[in-house]
Amino acid sequence: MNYWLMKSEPSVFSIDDLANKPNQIYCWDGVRNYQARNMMRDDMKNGDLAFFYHSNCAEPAIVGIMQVVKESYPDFSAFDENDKYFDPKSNPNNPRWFMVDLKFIRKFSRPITLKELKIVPQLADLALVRRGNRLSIMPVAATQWDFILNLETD
DNA sequence: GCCAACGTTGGC
DNA sequence: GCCAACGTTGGC
Repeated sequence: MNYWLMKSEPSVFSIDDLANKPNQIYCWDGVRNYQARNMMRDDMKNGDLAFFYHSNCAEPAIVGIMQVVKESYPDFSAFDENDKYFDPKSNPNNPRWFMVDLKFIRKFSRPITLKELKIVPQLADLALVRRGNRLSIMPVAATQWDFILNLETD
């Protein structure tokens, strides 16, 4: 089992959008970064858990948990020229971009803020708090995962 | 293959 | 809105 962190701008898609339709399956389309793509395509497995992170907003924070329910397949939003994620260099015969499907697991009782994550020494190696990190998908070590979960009830 | 210009991300 | 830190593009 692997653990992940996935960013979303809450003004576009938030944890409440997830929580309001708890049984819906979501395809994580629109990833257009090779490192993030490679992790989704090669390493994300059914049953893996992912933190849902609010980025580019007033209070950047981890706000809940999702689970991978379908492993990688071509991101068809890249094929549709009317889609905002259209990429003419990707096509069904040779797809460049991939996505996974996810479902809602739970919303945290409180946001675990970036500010809070930055000050704990145990998370110094978490990619999220490393300088200049802009990856929209990143791995989380099991020890980091457990530590962050414990922060929720501190 | 180098690298300047440009575009994007995302915290603040 | 600012800007640092990237990633991408394209001329050479």
